[in-house]
Amino acid sequence: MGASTTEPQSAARNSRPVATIADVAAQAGVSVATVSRTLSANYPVAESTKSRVLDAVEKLGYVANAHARALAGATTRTVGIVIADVADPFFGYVARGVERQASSENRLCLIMATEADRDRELAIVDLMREQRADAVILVGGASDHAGYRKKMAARAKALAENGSVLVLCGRPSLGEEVPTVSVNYDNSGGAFAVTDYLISQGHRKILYLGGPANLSTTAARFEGFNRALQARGIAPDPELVHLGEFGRPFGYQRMREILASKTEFTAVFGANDLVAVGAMEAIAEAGLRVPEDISVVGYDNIPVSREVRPRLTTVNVPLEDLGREAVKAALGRFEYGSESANSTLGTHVVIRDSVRAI
Amino acid sequence: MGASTTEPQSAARNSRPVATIADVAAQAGVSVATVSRTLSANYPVAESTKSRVLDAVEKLGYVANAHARALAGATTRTVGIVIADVADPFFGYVARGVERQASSENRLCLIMATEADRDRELAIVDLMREQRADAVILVGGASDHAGYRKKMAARAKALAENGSVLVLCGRPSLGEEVPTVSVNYDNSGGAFAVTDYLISQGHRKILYLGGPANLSTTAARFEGFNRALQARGIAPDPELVHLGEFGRPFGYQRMREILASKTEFTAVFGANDLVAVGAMEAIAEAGLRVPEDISVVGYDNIPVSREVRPRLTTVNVPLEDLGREAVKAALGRFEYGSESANSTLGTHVVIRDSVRAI
DNA sequence: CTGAAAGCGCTTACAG
DNA sequence: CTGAAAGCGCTTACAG
Repeated sequence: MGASTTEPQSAARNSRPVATIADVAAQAGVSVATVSRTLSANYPVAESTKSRVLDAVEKLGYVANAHARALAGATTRTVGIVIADVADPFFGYVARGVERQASSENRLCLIMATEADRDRELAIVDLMREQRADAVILVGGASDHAGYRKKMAARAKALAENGSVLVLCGRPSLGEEVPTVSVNYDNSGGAFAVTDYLISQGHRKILYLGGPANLSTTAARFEGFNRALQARGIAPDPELVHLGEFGRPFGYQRMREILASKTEFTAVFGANDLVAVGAMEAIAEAGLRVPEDISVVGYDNIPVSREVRPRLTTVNVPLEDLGREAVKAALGRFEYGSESANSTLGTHVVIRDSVRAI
Repeated sequence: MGASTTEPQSAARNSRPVATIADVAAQAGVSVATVSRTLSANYPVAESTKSRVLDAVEKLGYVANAHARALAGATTRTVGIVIADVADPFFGYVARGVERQASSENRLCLIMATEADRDRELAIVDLMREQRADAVILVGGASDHAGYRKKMAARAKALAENGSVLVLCGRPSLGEEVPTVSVNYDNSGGAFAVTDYLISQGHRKILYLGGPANLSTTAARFEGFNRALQARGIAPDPELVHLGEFGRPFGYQRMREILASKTEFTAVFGANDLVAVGAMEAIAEAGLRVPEDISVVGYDNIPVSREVRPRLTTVNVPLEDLGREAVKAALGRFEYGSESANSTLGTHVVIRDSVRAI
């Protein structure tokens, strides 16, 4: 006890019980080169030698030091994923896809949450660069801040020069000349489709609710929304646009205010499912019914959209596939700018019970 | 194009544009030792020197190679978290706590999903051992398989000898002599409390639904359930026990079968919220009402329990805190077996609308 | 098929 | 306050 508290941490960390490749070599009576080769299985080794090495490994409980291995030139077998929040279903499902694909390619995942903070995002990319991740995957909407874009572009270049790659998953390109790989989903198309569906059901006064201004996701969805309005000859009404945040609390609160304000509308387009569900709650509290009095649609098709009553009509985003494709694209052979390096997955409307024809 | 496809991958990975500490030193006109010192900020360096180094770093876009740093003896500043599924809210919230605490202690998270597979779990721990993670946190229920326990205990020892630590978060100890840190929640106590609540509302025939046999979480919850029955003098009825899985589909399917079988009961204890919600859906489909005809409780208090109608009465588990505490305990100074190395967070019943007195 | 040795990019005593 | 040098634990040409 006394001893352990007086020892400096570094000494504790470096205590020598850890078996190294040299220990294994000694135990097996071979050179370290031979141990390395039998473990890497990338070079012929005699069967008898191999089994002696493996026995030694087993006996010593040896696992290679990934850092030494990485330093010596091997790949790190690591992919980084940066998301806004681990507990948010949108990111959770994308992360699941990344994790599953990475692990099927025998890689470990590094994960960090930005908490939707631009500077944190930049700092996290640097941390992953330090770790020499084979790829760094940026998930979800991006800030449209110019200084931020420039800084991220610089990191993309550094990563590329390093033999790694920055993957943009569900966010816009950083520019033609910036070496990145993109895996997107048809964000604006989904918004167009669900808005058009609302219009086809007779809705003309549609509230657009939620999503941070200055976020690429908001821009794309709002663009699709407006495009649908325009295609049907409906004039956009600024009074009906309420950007803000992506959470359920925002949807609930803002909807309460709007309901109190007596703004006229027959349907609400929630910028994501969480916002839509929050809005539904406010609507119910106000003594109104969905869809009889007000129709509501969401976006993302996360599980909650199936759980709520009435079940929410929404736009499906292939979240898990997005994650899988991101690592496939990042790790596959490709040329920057080539087709295979940039793909866009489809979205589609999932019709459930929250919209009524009027 | 042609060139890049003929180059071997390793050459691409090791292309030299990456600035090293030597490049920075040259650029700044100082020794590598000085660069290291100013970057680590753990040693006096003249202001003027420092700024020259920092300029060089900026100019070259230098970030230290984490592997070289780790190899040279510094800590890896990395914590590993192993969960069953990233997209499962239970694990998502614990992971959020881990991620937040780790990042506030300036550490990166390694994350991998076991898909509830024992052997995968063991393999993942080895991968994290290779990475020399400062701590490896095992989240959620553990298998009660004896061979598995032995293997995991061996890894705990190896980790400890390495200056790292295995953290058991929401799962039982591996034995007195096995060096681990535990952060638990009062699993059995929560089950006792919510069962007792059901009984206090007049329920006597309570169905226990879901959760894999052979999983520590199931064992703890079922034990609390039985203890509550016993405390009130209610004989346990094997007919009313339906173990199985943790997902919503299981809750739905099995409840359908049970409803069709005409088993008699007035309440159901869902082994977790997902199971409870699935059961509620089957009940509704059968034309029965919750709580008028059947009362239902869940466990975990994940968001869906608030989303469903009626809102689900459940047991709160401090998921995010569990994650935070796990990294605090792992990274704090402690002696194995000491109090601070082993804590248990409280659980409590959250009463909502899914239980009726009879 | 096997070994000796260089080198990966850092950190940290050891000397000034 | 600064530098030269050893060493961390691997992998990989280079020689047999």
